[in-house]
Amino acid sequence: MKKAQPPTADRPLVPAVELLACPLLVTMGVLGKKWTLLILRDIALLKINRFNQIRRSLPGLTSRVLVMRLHELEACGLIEAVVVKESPRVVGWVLTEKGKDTIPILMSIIAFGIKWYADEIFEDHRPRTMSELYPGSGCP
Amino acid sequence: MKKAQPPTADRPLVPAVELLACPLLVTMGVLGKKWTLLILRDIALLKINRFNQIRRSLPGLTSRVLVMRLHELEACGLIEAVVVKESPRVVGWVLTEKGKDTIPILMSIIAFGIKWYADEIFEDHRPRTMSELYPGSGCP
DNA sequence: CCGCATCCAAAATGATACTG
DNA sequence: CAGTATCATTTTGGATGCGG
Repeated sequence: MKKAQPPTADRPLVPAVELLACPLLVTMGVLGKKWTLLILRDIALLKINRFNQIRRSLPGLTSRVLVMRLHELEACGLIEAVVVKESPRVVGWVLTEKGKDTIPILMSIIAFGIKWYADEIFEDHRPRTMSELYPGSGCP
Repeated sequence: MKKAQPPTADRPLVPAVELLACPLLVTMGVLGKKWTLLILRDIALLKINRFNQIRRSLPGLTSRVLVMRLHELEACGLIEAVVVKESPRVVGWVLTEKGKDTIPILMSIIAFGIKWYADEIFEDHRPRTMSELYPGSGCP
């Protein structure tokens, strides 16, 4: 019987099932482009879901790239457009079920950031944990 | 007294402490470039830690970009070079403590991939959970 | 104002060859 | 084996404009 391995042991993490492709490689093909995860942050966590609101929330992101990313995310089934008003057309972007499953990814990145980049993030420069930063939000 | 919010409620996730910068934005500045997370996958999970091994494991990644990424990761304190042999110089790349803290990020991305891209990843096209794929590895 | 297209410049990445 | 050097290609940034 095999012993369980601690995650950082000095040997590779071997899957129990053969992989045709690397899950990380495949997923990064979808989420790995510049701005993608930050746009998802807006929609998923900040509830900023309109075109120009997203653009304003992310200095440096241009209309051109934002249109591309939104349509890529839509094509991948992570977000969908909800028509708020016709003529002039105004749409709000919301997460699909698949899109909601990216939230743990966003959270794990935030958890890393507040631990290691506290200096840039918090006025008191003190690292924090997710449950400190978001108490009562269901974090572990 | 405030009620705890489910993570996907229709309102923004508000931090308990004011943020000078967005943790996601800051972290993506380090991890957000093309190939970075895949290189970390090699070092952190597959224990592929030598220059040409990494390059061979990631078709499309060139020497040029790999050198840049390794030195960026080193400069950010995520990895460090262990000299295996001098002249010709051979180094192995290993995670620092900070680098080890990116493993949950890698894992959350893998978890997303094996759920939503099972078609490309598994021969039987069946989505899986982390504990199915890596039983006895300490996954929830 | 809103979502988005167009044009051009700049930056990032890819291909190939080469070096100690 | 671990990188450099050079050049081609792709991706992104910045400005502007346009129909609704």
